[in-house]
Amino acid sequence: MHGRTNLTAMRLMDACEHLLCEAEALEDLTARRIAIEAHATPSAISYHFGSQEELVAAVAERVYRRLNAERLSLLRKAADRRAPEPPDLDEVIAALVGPSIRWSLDPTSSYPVLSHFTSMAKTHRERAPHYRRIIDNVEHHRAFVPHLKRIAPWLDDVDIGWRLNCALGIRSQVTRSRSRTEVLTNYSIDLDDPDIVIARMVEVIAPMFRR
Amino acid sequence: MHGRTNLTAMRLMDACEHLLCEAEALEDLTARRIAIEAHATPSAISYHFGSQEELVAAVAERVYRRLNAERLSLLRKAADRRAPEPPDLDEVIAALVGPSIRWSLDPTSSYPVLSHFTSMAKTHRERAPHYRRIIDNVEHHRAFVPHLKRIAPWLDDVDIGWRLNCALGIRSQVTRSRSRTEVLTNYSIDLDDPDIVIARMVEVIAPMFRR
DNA sequence: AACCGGTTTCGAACGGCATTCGAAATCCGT
DNA sequence: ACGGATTTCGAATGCCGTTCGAAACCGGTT
Repeated sequence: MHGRTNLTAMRLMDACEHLLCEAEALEDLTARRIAIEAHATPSAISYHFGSQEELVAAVAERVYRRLNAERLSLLRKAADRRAPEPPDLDEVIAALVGPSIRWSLDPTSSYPVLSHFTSMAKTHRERAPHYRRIIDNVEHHRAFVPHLKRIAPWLDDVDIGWRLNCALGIRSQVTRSRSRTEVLTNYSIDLDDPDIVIARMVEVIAPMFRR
Repeated sequence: MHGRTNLTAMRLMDACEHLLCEAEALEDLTARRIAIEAHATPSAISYHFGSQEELVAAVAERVYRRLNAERLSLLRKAADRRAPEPPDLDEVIAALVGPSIRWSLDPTSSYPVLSHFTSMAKTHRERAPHYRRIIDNVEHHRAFVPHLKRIAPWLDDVDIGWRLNCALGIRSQVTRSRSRTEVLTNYSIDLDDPDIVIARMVEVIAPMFRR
């Protein structure tokens, strides 16, 4: 009962993910549309997930897992390349922000799910625990701390965490407030080229970790 | 007809602003609740503003004007203090991010209006022009460019604009993703003290503008 | 005072939404 | 082939924002 390993539960998640990617606005996502695309009825959503919110949360968690895996894989690669020396700072920063940048520019990726999800968390009751649990999950970011500490040993854990958080803020601004970024930079940066964007981000984040 | 200088139109805006501040989630804001608080009926919203969206946009614009005025006043003060020398970098950064930080920590301020508004812009049709117009209005940020250019003359306009944008991203992260910030910094920074937070932000933003 | 066109307010609709719930249908171990 | 548990369905519920025609209100003119 209420299992999400069920076949139609899977189809509902896939349909929800697909609709979240296509939809330019969140109001385009309705229980009826999800149900139709999954060849089911709206009540199936309530039955398998409890509510539409929780279905979206389940989908977002799945996408987050994929993104985080990519991040951690890049971090490991950066660490291995220089071991036993500390990894290259630019490479670590690129591992942190690169996957998000690349996903946000790749029209076939599921990045819209994540941006829609975070704004959805503010639309609905914040007391809903399943939302905060996913958003506040920063364990994968914690993995960056020891490596950055080896690069900048004069910073303590709080300093590192603070700078990590700031780097994430910069990334969010670029991926989520694209038009603002365009205007402020006079449309002179090719924001469609992930490599250029990542290089620009390294340019401002790296100094935070230097003396 | 359809005037927003009307008395009940004013009361609707005040009620909407108040509800947006009290509401912990956006779904708590309904046309009927706004109407009741303003001693009017839901149809009055459509009549005076066209739709609930546009009412919220009008309220957000009003609040933005107040915040921007405070920012620009601080910038002018920083410039005047050192004139004709270039202003102090730390002071300029504090003028940029300080008002947002202080508002977000002041329970009597209308800051929630702004954070709710930006996530609302993503919930509704992005093609709605009155939303983008407000969010993408970065003229007041442009005022910072010439001052920062005097401080860091080796950076061109694009570099300055990019760094400005990054600074805004850091500010958003701190004001809007508080719980993430708390966890990443091990709860070791007093995020309720605006002076401490602003100093921490200056600490990471200032190096972007140094050689 | 009575009138009147323009402006504002109101209340009863309308369609759409997520969700609930009891009944039907399906599945699977016996 | 049966029977209990699981899953699907469809009608009903209560909210939502918005629309619309009628009522109320207003200030200036007879």
